[in-house]
Amino acid sequence: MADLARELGVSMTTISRALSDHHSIGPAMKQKVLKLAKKYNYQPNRLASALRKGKSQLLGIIVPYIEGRFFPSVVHGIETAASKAGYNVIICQSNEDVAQERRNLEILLSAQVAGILVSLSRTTLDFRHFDKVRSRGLPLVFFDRIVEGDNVNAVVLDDQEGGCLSTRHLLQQGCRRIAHLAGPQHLNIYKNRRQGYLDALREAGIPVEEELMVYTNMTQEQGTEAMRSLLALPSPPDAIFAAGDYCALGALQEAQRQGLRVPQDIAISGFSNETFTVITEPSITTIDQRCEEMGQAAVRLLLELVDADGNPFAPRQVSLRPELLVRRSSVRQPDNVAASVQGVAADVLLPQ
Amino acid sequence: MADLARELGVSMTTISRALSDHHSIGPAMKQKVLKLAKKYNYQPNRLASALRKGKSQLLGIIVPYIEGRFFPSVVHGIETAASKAGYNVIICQSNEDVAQERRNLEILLSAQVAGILVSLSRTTLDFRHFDKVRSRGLPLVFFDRIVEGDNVNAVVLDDQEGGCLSTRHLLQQGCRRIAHLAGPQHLNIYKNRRQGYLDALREAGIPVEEELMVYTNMTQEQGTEAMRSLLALPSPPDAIFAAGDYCALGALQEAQRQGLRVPQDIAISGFSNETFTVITEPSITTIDQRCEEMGQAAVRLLLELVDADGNPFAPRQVSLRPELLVRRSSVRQPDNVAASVQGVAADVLLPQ
DNA sequence: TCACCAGGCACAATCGATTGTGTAAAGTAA
DNA sequence: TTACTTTACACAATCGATTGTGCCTGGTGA
Repeated sequence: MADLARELGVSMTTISRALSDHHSIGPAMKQKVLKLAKKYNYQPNRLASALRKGKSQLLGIIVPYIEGRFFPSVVHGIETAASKAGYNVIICQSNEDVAQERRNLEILLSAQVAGILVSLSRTTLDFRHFDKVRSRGLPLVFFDRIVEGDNVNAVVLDDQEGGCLSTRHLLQQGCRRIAHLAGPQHLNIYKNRRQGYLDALREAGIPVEEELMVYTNMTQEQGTEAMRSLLALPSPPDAIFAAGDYCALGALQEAQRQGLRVPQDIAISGFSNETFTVITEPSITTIDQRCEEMGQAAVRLLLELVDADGNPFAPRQVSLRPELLVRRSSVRQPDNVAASVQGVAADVLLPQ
Repeated sequence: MADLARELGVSMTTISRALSDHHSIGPAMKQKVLKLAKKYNYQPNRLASALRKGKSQLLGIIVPYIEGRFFPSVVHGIETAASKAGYNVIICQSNEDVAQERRNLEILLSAQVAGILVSLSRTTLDFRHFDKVRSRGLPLVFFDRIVEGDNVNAVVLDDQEGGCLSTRHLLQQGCRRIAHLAGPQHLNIYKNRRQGYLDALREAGIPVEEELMVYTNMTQEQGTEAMRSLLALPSPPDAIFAAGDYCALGALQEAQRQGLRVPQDIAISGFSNETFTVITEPSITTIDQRCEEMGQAAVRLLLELVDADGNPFAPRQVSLRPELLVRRSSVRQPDNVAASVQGVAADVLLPQ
């Protein structure tokens, strides 16, 4: 900047203001500065700028890890949205460890990020380390694994709706004895998926049968076992709604091992849209978690907070509508498919 | 810092030096400063520090995208290694677009990162934008998709070795007519995998038969087609080495459709260790690309450059040894498996 | 003609940490 | 005792950009 100022015979003030389009600089001067800046390929030092302004163009992300299908996709969405808005992201992994999560938080604070996006580690039970962020007035948005309550900003998938969509779809396919492979009920996502299942059954006037709900840890093996026990029932189910794709896969394989045709003899649907669900035979109907949209929504919310700048509005919880992906493992009545796939576009903005 | 200085009645110089363990500060004073810093939970402003020192604790990453299996795993490895060394990473996606790659590079430069890790976009044919990085004396390391030549720092997988390992394994299983589903030969990775295949055959004294090499674009569909044409040969192969897992999957499915038993009638191996290779029936033998190790190796190399600080050594190319993962799709002689899985541990450091 | 206003620009302080140089006090050797 | 090191700390400049305040000039209205 000093070079530009010298060459044009003006002060650095003028250069700075010309580049940031300040009103007190004449249009002629602005042009000259811009042209010279281009000629010298001037790159502002973001550090200096951020130091002075007290705010960088960086967003911090803390995720448990960057692997599997979910988190990378969310991060992809975040980076894309952030970059579009002129921000860059600095990424941290907590490795499911609170202590690491705390350390990451400190690091992001000392890096003077403009805002922080967090998906909690599994071992995070105490949330006080986030108070430090709030007290600094730094925007904070949780996604997927969030702090419960309505005094935080958060973006989640509507798992209950997902469970409901899935179950409704199976009902529309003519299934009446729909089993549910449930996950650990202390985890919200699985509790909500099960609730959606129950909602859909009630809606259809079908009584819930306890023997059709099997609790698993969502692994492929447990899916296999669960299927085995279900098929051994006096009156086995004609459909399975699994709260996870791996579990659904195990169930599918076991059904086929026992000589059942899927979906004719038993329909199957999963949850999460894992990559492999499109390559199995038959492909598995599942629920897409809209990972990228989640990332984008989180950034959008965060940047609103950033722009509000010290005058934060009431915390918001955004709930994304899941998308039902109908594949061959569940289609028994092709004509009814269209009806199942309605209304998957708009996001819901819950009140408060 | 000013607060600490005031409270202790010393200058900020002393505080700064005490915290960075400078020799000109007495041990007594250091203790006092450290204690007070802890008490007030002092967090240094990394921006200010970086501005003054001209170097931040940030590493920049540019990848084509953060999805699929490969890049997220590498990023995972990078973040882990960087964080262990006290660095944080700021991540950018080029979306396979040179222009975006160039923009990302500028951003990282203006963010004053300590070094940059790059995996090239597919559309990058001109590498001049990287000269700017070099001319600033900023450490630069390529990984996976690299600039060819021995005047750059790079970390790659030894694809040729991978092809060789795979083919050798099939030979050890007693296969003699091994077909190869090759990828686009203008891409180095596929060219090298094919070369490894040829090497292993030559090594075993088995003549190469052109009709056993099928060129595909590595999709599942083309794997299926390729298998169909191979099985229609007068003398069909007894094994398939596919240069990619999706392609191998297509081949596997077609073989099974035609009533062949895998691996008894035909053995199959793939490449990349995609997630689905463990859940197919049978599971698919493949080559692991050591994504995390690649990230770690890249960081290690980059940090060496950073520490060398202006006295860069001769550029280095690190070549990672691929790992053969023997699964059921290829095991015909269980006794021979052990022999196939040897020597997968050490990385190779090529000269120069 | 005089006062007032707005436009256009420069001065200098500032963000928070780092570092070369300067300078006392204390310790050592001759 | 004198001279010379060490040790321990302070001063002040510095990194590069931003910004409140102030000054000057040309223009407008009375």
